[in-house]
Amino acid sequence: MLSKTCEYGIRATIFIALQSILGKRTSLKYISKEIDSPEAFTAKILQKLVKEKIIESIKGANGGFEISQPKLKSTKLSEIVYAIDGYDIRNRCMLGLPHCSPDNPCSVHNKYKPVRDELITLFTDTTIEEMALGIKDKSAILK
Amino acid sequence: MLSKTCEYGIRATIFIALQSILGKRTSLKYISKEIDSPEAFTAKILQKLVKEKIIESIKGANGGFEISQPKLKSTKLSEIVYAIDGYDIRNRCMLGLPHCSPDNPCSVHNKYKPVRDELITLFTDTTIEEMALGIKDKSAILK
DNA sequence: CTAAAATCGGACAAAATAGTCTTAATTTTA
DNA sequence: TAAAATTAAGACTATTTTGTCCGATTTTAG
Repeated sequence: MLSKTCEYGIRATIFIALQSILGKRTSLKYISKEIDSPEAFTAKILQKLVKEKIIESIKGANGGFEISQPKLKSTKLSEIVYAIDGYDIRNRCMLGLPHCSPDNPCSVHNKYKPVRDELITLFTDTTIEEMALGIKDKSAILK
Repeated sequence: MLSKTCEYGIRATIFIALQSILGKRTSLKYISKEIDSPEAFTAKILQKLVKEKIIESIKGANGGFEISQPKLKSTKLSEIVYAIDGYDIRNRCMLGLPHCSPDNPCSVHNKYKPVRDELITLFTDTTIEEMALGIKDKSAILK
């Protein structure tokens, strides 16, 4: 479904969001410990999320990663997914057919499309803040 | 979502089913041409499906692959998916958390689980015959 | 000013997935 | 019975994904 890169990216973003809600800036080392991900690999993913302006980085001692309050509320899960895994998931055929579409459906298109659409709705409806608050109030886990 | 191996496997099975409905046995060469897949790789996948008793193979000249009439109706898409990609998809967490469950949910579990359950229902409800008939009546494509 | 604490960027390495090739085994047909 | 047509099996290769390493850069604190 999602690449591991994307999974780590979402988990890292949720954790940075949580810390930002708590008024803290957090470091790569702490992030990868708290989301149980390889540190060097996570660094690469965070670089990408910084370039895509989903998170912010501050260099130097006392540096780290954070997310501004407005962005916590406005950024959707979909933005992380698309930034890392691309937009392909929105149209991808379950059987891998390159030209599958409503006009030219594969054998499962009509059953699969509604499920896929719900998934896209999930992505575009879910905010980073919402996911982080689940961690904050301990109703959800992150590793 | 599904591995390429699995996509090829499903497409090959649909094509073999179509030919079986038409009363024909079909060869690897023809299958891979008709579903637009690499021949040698497809051979490997078909071997697996034979071992799993989803399709039947007949060796020698005039040999090939076929599916019996009863199996066309009784075999579900889920059996192909599980044979090739395994059962993991049924419980897999969207964020890749190994212990994510209803009791221990990740930040998106409650939104994702219903979608995942629909997908599983799609798999277990869809028969091979049903998929092949879409090709037969030209309401669906296979490559 | 300098040392320490961080991120950044590019090259490299390992593992998983996708795909090929060659030879053997089996069956049909001329 | 020999040749041709076909699948089976295993070793090999290629590509993609996942992950590491190291040196450069930036910033803070002492």
